[in-house]
Amino acid sequence: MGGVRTALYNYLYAKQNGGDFILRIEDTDSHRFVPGAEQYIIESLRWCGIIPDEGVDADGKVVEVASDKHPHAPYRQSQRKGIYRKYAEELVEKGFAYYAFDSAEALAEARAEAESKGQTFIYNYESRLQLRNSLTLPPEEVSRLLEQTTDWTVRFKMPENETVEMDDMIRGHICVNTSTLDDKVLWKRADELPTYHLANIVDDHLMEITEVIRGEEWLPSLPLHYLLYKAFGWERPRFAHLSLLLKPVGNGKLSKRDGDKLGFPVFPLRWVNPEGETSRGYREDGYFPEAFVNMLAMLGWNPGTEQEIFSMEELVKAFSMDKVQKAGAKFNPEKAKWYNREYLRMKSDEELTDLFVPVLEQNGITVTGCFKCPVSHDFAACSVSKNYVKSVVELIKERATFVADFWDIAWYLFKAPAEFNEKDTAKFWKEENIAAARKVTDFICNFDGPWTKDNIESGLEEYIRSNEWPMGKVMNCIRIALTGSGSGLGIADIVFRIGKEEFKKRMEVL
RNA sequence: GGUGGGUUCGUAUAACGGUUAGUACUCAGGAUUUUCAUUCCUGCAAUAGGAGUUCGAUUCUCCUACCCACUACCA
Repeated sequence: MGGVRTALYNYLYAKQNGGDFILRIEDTDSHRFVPGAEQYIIESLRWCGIIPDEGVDADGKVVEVASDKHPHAPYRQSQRKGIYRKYAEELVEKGFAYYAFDSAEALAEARAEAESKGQTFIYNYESRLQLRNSLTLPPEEVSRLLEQTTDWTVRFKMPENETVEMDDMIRGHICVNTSTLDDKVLWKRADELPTYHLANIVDDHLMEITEVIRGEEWLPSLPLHYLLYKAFGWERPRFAHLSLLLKPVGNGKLSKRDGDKLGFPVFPLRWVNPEGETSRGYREDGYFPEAFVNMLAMLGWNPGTEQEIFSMEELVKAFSMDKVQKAGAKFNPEKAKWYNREYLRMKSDEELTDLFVPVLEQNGITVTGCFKCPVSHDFAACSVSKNYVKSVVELIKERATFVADFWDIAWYLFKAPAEFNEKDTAKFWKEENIAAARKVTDFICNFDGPWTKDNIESGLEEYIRSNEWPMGKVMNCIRIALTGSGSGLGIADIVFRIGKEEFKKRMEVL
């Protein structure tokens, strides 16, 4: 969710300013490769309607949606492997970086030692002169190690006691003293891959990125990125650091576990990790992508007006970086549902009908015909016409949050109840009510006016009142016979749809 | 521990330094209804604490508290 929101804000900003939204895959950590993850990201963005102008397609090809060309390909950093080394070396030559030969074990040891003394080991201006690197080793030793060993790295030489003045589009002016920062690894000889910091700066420069909108977790490395742009002598993009999405209860950022625990998805699409663990997705839970995107947009941003429902086009127009909230936003699953309800109501009955048909079929109901065919049903054969489904959808769409709710709300408009709620029958199936209900059955079966819901409703009411029967009790007595339960849709709505014959049949239980 | 960021009803948020601090979700109550739901109405509920600047501070400054992130040859 957090990743989608970040992508969304990038997309909105780019589109609003006539820019291109570029999808670059930052896969420089060979140890953390997750099969399927890249494709998952692309599919998720596509489902949300966040379509890159340039980037990697699901099958690994370059996408050319809006751009005629793809001047920045390839878009996967693992495929750009060859280009980073010379930039790392350029920094060494200019004196902004150096070669470090410390083994992972030696560094781990140094860390453990510092920790045992209650301190923190930090590779910086103080410690670097006690470590094995091109600043401390004789030049011939350095060239020998460079050629004959493969576990060295290039580290940035973080200056001592300098103030880096930075600007963030959301947070304004920020300054940091470089003495508190460390000598970050920029490039690793072992796999000949850069780390995030180098790859990001080099690629953003090469790809002509003008705005970097990313998560707050990157704010602490912003000074390093500023310094890198300066070292290369490149114009830097503008930066915006988005606050994190927080879990609904308690403190801390939203994590996969929260969704499992509290019963809502944290992934846009269902995700099955390589260990076979499944995380539910908004798509599979029945959310509309427009609702999901709208909800996400409003988490940490507001339009400055009271409008809450926005299409993607409206978001592109209304979005503005200075309305983005600085503080982290706690995610509220209830509001997500509210958004889906709103979008469900905005959908046409035809569209909802088409979405409902598969659900009906899963429940053993056959749907026949088209929207031009007449309304019909054959309950014995578990078959109904499409327009019958539509008339049900019209009736119940206001009561549902998801299309899947339709079945729970109105299943008895497709088949007769097989069980009757015990509590409700005990309460309403009393002799006097049943006697009245039987009379009502006769009344309906002999009903000869035009068969409309309104006629049935008023006829029914008039008939019951004129006999001075208790309206609620008689109605519920009938409702249980029709639906199996004492609560649900209006009797006239049900009777109108299922028809005289089915009505009579269901009333036989009384 | 260090560095950086943050703090308005339970949640998301609004408020040129001047408002009875608004709205939405949730929740509670009521109206409508043949039940349930919908709809409508009403209500509950907040400027973290303390100094300072100012005629006046949610808004500006400082301190404290709390929360978050970072502190990897991860992104």
